[in-house]
Parts: sequence; C-alpha cells; structure tokens
Amino acid sequence: MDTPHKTQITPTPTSSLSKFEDSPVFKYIDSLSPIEQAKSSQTDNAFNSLAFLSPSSLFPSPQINCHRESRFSVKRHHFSADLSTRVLQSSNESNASQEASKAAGQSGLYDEHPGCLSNDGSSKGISSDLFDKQSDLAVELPGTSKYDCRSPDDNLEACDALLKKTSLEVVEQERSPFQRSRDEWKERQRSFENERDLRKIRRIKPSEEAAGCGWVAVVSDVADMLTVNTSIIHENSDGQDQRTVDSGTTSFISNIPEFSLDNANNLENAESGDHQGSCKQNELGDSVTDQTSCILSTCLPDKPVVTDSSLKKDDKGEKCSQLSRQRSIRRRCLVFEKSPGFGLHLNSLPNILKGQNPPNKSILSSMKMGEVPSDNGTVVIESSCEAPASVGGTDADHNTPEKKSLILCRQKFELVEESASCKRCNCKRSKCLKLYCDCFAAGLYCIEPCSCLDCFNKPIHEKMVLETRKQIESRNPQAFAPKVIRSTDSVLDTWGENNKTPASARHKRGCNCRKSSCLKKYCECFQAGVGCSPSCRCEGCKNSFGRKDGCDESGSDGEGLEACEKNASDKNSHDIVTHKNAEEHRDLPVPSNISRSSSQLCNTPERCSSESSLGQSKFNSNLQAIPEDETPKVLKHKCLPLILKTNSPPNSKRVSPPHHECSSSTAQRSRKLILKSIPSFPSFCPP
DNA sequence: GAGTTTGAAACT
DNA sequence: CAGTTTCAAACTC
Repeated sequence: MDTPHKTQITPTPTSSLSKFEDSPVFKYIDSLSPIEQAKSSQTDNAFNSLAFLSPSSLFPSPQINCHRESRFSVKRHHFSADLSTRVLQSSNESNASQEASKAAGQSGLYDEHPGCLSNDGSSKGISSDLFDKQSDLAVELPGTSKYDCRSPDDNLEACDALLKKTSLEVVEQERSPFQRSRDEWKERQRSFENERDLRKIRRIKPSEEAAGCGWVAVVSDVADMLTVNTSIIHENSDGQDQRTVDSGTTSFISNIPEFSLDNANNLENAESGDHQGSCKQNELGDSVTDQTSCILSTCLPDKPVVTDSSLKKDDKGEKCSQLSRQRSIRRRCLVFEKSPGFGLHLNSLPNILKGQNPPNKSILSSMKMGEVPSDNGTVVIESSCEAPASVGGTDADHNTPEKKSLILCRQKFELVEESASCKRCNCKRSKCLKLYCDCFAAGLYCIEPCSCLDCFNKPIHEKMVLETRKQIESRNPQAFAPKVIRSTDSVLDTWGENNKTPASARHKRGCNCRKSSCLKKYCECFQAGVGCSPSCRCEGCKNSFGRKDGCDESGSDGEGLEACEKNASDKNSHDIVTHKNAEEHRDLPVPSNISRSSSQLCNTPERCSSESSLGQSKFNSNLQAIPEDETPKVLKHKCLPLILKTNSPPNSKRVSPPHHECSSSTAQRSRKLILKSIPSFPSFCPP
C-alpha cells in the first residue's frame, strides 16, 4: 500500500527515466552500448523472471492455471505462423531494432508499454521485456487486458502477445552476444514454460470432463498439450526449436504397445473414425495412442510427445474420456507424475509394485539379469531408460541403442501398467474411499483382484470418488502427495546430518511408531525404505535406513541392519535373491514380499527406486550392505519402474521421489513450490 | 486362514 | 491440537 509519503518521495519511474534519457550523457551511453539498456531492466528481468518466478509460475498449480495455460497454448499454435511470418519478412529488410519496432508496431501491444521501448535497442527492450515477463504479463501489463491470462476471454490477446514474443525472438537473432546470452535464458525459460504448460493442462480437461474423464484422460491431455507444443515448434521451425522435437520420443511412443488396452483402443477407433489411425498405434508409425502418450509423458517429461496431428485436441479429449473409461476398468495407474526433476507419483509405485503378481515363471526363468519381461512374454535387454533424447524414430533404428532403450522403457511402462492392475486392496468398511485404501490413496481405482467390500472406488462411481478426493484434499492438500521425498539435492537438503546417511529420502510427514521401532512395515518410513527424520515422532527408532536421531543407517551399521535383516529374513529372506543371485537362482520361488515388489520390476536394488520399491530395495541393501548411494540417473529422473543393469553394483539403495522436504528457508521455498504446484497426483478434482 | 498388532487416517 | 476411534495392512500363529 502506498502511503502519501512514499508517493511523494519516490518519483515515478517514467519521469525519472525520462529525465535521464534526455541527458546528453545518457544519449552518449546509449549510442555506445546497447548492453547498458538491456542491463538496467531487461536483463534483470530475464533473470529474475526465471529465478524468482513465483512457485506457482514455476510449478503452477493446475487448479489455478490450467485453463489459462491450456488455451493459451492452443491458440498460440494458431497464431504463431502468421506472426512469425510477418516478423521474418520484416527481418529481411532492415536491422533488428527496426524490425522489432515494426513487429511491436504491428502488434500494437508495445505501444502501451513505452517503458519497454528504449531508445536504442528498441527491439531488445521490447522483446526482452515481453519475453522475460511472459509469465507475469497479466500482472505486468495491467493497462492492457491483452495478456491477462487469468481471463479465459482474453486468450487471443494473450496468445498474440506470446506470438510476438516468439517472433521477436527471431528478429533478435542478429543481436549482440550479450543479448544472445539473454536469449538463451529466455529460451530456457520458454522451454520451461512449455513444460509448465504441460503440467497445467493436466487439470484442464479433467475439469472439463469432470466426471467422465479420469487420470488417464488427464495424462492424455498432457500428451495433447505436447502435441500442440510440437506444432508450435514446427512452425517456428528453426533449428533451435527443433531440439525439442524428439524423434526418438516419437519413435518410442509409436512403438509402445497397447498393452492390454487393445480393447479400449478398438472401441475408440470404432468411434473416432478418422482419428482411429491416430489413436491406434502403428508399431512403427508416427501416431501415438493417448495412453502411450500419457505414459510417455511420464517417462520423458522433457520431451514433448510427438503425435500424429490427427490425433487431436478437440475430439481427443472426448476420446480420451472414452478411452479412459475403458481403461479404468483395468486400472488407472497414475505414474505419470514427472517433470524436470520430478518423478512419477511415488505413492502409486509402492502400491503398484507391491501388488504385482509374481512374474510369470516362464518369463522369469527365461529372463536374465537386466532383462525385462514384456507383456507378451518377450524379454528385452535392459538399457538405460535415459535413452538419448533424440532418436531416429525410423524402422531402421530398431537396432540402435536408442531404440533398445525406448523399447525397454516401453516395456517398463507395460510392467507398471500390468503391475498396477494386480494391486489389490482389502477394504471392508471404508468403501475404498478413504486413505486407508491403498488403491484410493494411490490414485487408483479398485479392480477385480481387490477383495474390498462395497467398493466405491470404481469408474462407475467416479463422481463420488472425485468428491471424496476433493474433500480429503480440502482437509489436507497433501493427502495424495508423495509421502516420501528426496533430499539429495544439496540446495534443498534439509536433514542435515541425516543427509549424510544413505537415506537420501525421508518420509514427508514422518512416522509415529511406538512399538515397531521403525523396523517393520508398519512404519511408513521403513516401508518406503527411507530413514526416519527429525520430523518423525517415533519412539525407540531403529530404522535401518536411518534413525531419527541421525545415527546411522543401513548398510553400515549393525543393530539397525541386523534387526532389519532379521525382520526381512523372518519369512523369506533366505529366498531373497539379489540380481546376481537371481540369475543363478531364477527358478527359485520368489518370496512373497519380494516377489510382489521386486521379482519383476526390481531385480536390482537400483531398480527398486522410488518409494515403491524401496522396501524391497532395502531388503536387498540390508543383505548386501550396499554401498551408499548414488541414485542412478535413471531413477532420479523420470522413468520409474526401473530396471537397471543387473550386473552393476547395487549402489543405490533407494530412489526417492523428486520432492524435497526442507527445513531451511531455501529448502522450504523449494518444497513449498513443489508440493503446492505439482499435484503429485492427478487430482480427481477438477480445478 | 484366522486372529493379533500396529500405526495411519479419521473423527471428536 | 490432543485424544480417541476406526481402519486396513502387517504380522503372528
């Protein structure tokens, strides 16, 4: 709030600037260095816009921004070509500044922001300002409703503004190194925003489809969004932008089998007419099914899902809805949570993996370390899920390492899907609409294998499910968020000494164990394979993964480890086989608890990344005194159900969700940001 | 497989 | 916020 006093004292930026600009000195400086001007405002803005984006900007909460973003993106798609063309044309005529000015003039947008127009690098001032403030335009340009992203009705203007931004970027290519440097920043920012858009949109369709569309649909929406982005990229079609189009992804997606979704797709195809091709996967074609896109989006967060243009937005939502309904019968596996540095929703993993049925013996027996069974029984040699971003995408690439990686990833996803369908709950009185229900808590619908009674956690009761979820979320916004968060990031790390321990993750809320000494799966920390943290209120903590008091954790110590080992061995520890052993004993019966979580997906400790497999991982680690961790990149990133190379030393005890619990201010900021904006879980609730 | 234990979730 | 109850998974026999 401005006080009269303040007003008096502080001259308006405009007047001040005006005076300054009128001075001979300023003019001289201006003529000498364009950098000066850039520095004063644009540069800072460029940086600040990125560095100080509000949490919501960086990781926008879908509930808040989804509408804006989704529409924005779509429209941008429509206008970019036109505007870009105009700008490019003008760029051939004269210098960048003039071009920028023209562009600005055409748009008419900049006229309303004289402050953005500097004497010399008008283009620079304009573009950078627009660019840098793209996320804040709604606020920054109060005088104009053109970019008020908050208003659905202003999407056109908003898109227009963005287009201009993009166009100007082209114009600015001839600018100084300094400016280019800034451009890089901007590019990153834009990239980031694209990603952000993806996230935001996640909730858009759900909101539109409310009751009809489930998570799958939501995920599909992400893919949809990606499609739009891709289009944009193509339109801009400059080498630089092409980078975001990952042919490998395309290939990957196109090759993802329909696992058991054939029926769903068939149905969809029957209904979609022209779009069938788009939804029906072509083994090597370019089209991608919604589901695969969804999955892919989970796995390859950084890459837009390239889909057939026919597969699209308008009807897609509808189709997706239909498809989702079909799929929901099998199960809705919400493992798509991802983002730069953010993995899937780990809440779902444990469940997924836990509920996994023992692998087909024949498959298992035929498997070798590092191999992954596919739904059809084939075995694929393991390779990193972090396949190179760009891959050929042609049939000829089938034998390339990249292709193999893609195949591997694909099959991993298949496994996830499969395993998800095997998870079951046994609720008797909660109707599976409370967090007591693992399925519900994991964001999954109950399925046939569940032994629940009076279950309402089914697609046919979607509305109820949504409402219930909404209610729970209203009570506790983090109710469906991952319970275990990672603390490996130095900046975000908050557990201090604990952090030095192998436990690179901690239970977000902490446990409250009194009798189990945090050595049994009653303890959520233990179950997740993470050490207890100061936030735990447990008594007599002996968590082998890390005690509350910071005293050590597994791998190295004795008591905890012993207890854990003992605990693990009570039943089947003797049957537990490490990867190494697994190969030798793959025909041996797999321990129940192990088989559920690791036999298939987690043959290796590394594989048991994420919270889900942590438990298993822990067992393995305990047995092997696994050296402390270095979470495999794969795990740290996106792919989840990971099967890592088996012959590698089990050096990673666990992989935690990419969330950070922090106590420090910085950490808290980050955490807040993450928790707030990234629905760790696809929300049932429409925004 | 039934019964018990446990601690999170839900409720008051 | 603390105490109590409910609940379902984990565990034991």
